[in-house]
Amino acid sequence: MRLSRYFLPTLKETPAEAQIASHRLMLRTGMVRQGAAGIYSWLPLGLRVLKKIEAIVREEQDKAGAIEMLMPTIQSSELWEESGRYEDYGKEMLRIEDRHGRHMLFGPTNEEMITDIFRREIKSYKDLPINLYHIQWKFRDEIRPRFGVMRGREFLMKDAYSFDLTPEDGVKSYNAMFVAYLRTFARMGLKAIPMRADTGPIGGDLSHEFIVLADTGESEVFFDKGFDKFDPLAVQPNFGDDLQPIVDQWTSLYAATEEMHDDTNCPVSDDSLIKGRGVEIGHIFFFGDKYSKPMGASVQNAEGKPVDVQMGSYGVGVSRLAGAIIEASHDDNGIIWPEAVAPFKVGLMNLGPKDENCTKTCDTIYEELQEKGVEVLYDDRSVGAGAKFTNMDLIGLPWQIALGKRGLENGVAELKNRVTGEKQEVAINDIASKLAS
RNA sequence: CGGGAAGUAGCGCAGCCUGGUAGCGCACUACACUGGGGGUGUAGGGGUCGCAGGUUCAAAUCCUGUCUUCCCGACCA
Repeated sequence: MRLSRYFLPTLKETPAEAQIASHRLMLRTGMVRQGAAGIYSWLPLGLRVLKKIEAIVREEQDKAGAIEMLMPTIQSSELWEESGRYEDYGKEMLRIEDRHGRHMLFGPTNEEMITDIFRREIKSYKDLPINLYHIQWKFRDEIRPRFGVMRGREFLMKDAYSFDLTPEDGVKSYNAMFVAYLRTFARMGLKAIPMRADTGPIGGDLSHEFIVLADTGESEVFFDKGFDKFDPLAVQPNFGDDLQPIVDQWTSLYAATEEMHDDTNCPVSDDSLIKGRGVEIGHIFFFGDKYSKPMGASVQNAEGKPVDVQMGSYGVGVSRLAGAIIEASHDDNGIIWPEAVAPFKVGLMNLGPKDENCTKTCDTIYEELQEKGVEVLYDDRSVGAGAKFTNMDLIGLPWQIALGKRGLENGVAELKNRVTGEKQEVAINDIASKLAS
């Protein structure tokens, strides 16, 4: 993408309403613009990141055996009256009336709808287990939206729903999501720690929140420093196997949010306890027949008897992750994107836009990178070199190529790593293939 | 919902107390210079001062109401 033809409205100054790093940087880099409190437009750069995050979530869900579908944003109130949550959900649910006076709502979650789909279509235990998910926009009319996309009212969420015949099988489905989540967040460069959680309005008795550490996190968290040694990506798990050992390993160490933590009763000694602030990026629940029973979602077992199915639900805050990743990875100059979610892998800067030779060489590098399938943002604008450097650091692409007359004379371009700040000279002819790997 | 703050050009702000020509920096447009860390100059364009009432000869400025946004708390992917 040529920057001169792109839509990337960056800001030199921080808008007054942005208080935390990720919000400031998302506005300054032109990733998002606010429409109303807690409601954002995703501009091209932000959308690219959102899609990258979404793709990783999707890949890991698919690997874990979940099946993607898509449910609507607008729902009828009928199902919610059936589950009893139409009243319970309170003002957080955005209620809408259509032209016929029918009560509709913008879905804050989809347990009711998926349960309805399930009960209509699935009648036999032979069709179990099944785990269905979608990635769809949700709306929760938060009392106080804040921190940009971290606590928006409209947000993109992946929510999966598992259905099993027995509680034991249900726990297996839960474990599969547990492991998939560990991998999902690790692939985005995040250190996420599963913590025992309150089940809140969703209900049930088995639940974990996945918390990523960030100074600006909303809640205080406490955990064993032993988590440092765990690496979710070390081994590729086989989702057909029993995953309980992996879950046991991750839940063997102490980890609690402030609501669950008790200083006087903490099993971990002070010197191995880490205190920090965290952002919740995923939450998984196993809640048995809480919805299947009132909504009549049952299958026939081998004896032909109806059995209420055992359900779990599993959420990832996709749009929130964009903010969380920035919180976890930035410096004074801007964002530092982990390569897996970077909007582009490489930023190419032409430092001599008036020089025909320099421009021609940059154009060639640009074309080579594209041919090799490397996502590149090419700053071909005729602005000063300083503006390009500063802008590129702000956007935070993992690799920067700078080529000006100076390098051109020696046949080299400068390659900078945004994470380490390390710069090296690379022969112009080699640079595209060096970045292609 | 309780407590606090703010709405003036795309962004950051001054002006308001003490009513009388709407301003500054950045951004934007044109031209020239410059070209390895948001460079320099010249000339420009852009604002019903959140909205609605009221007071007044006259309101960004005073009064009343209202909407919106942000921050702190109780709730949440």
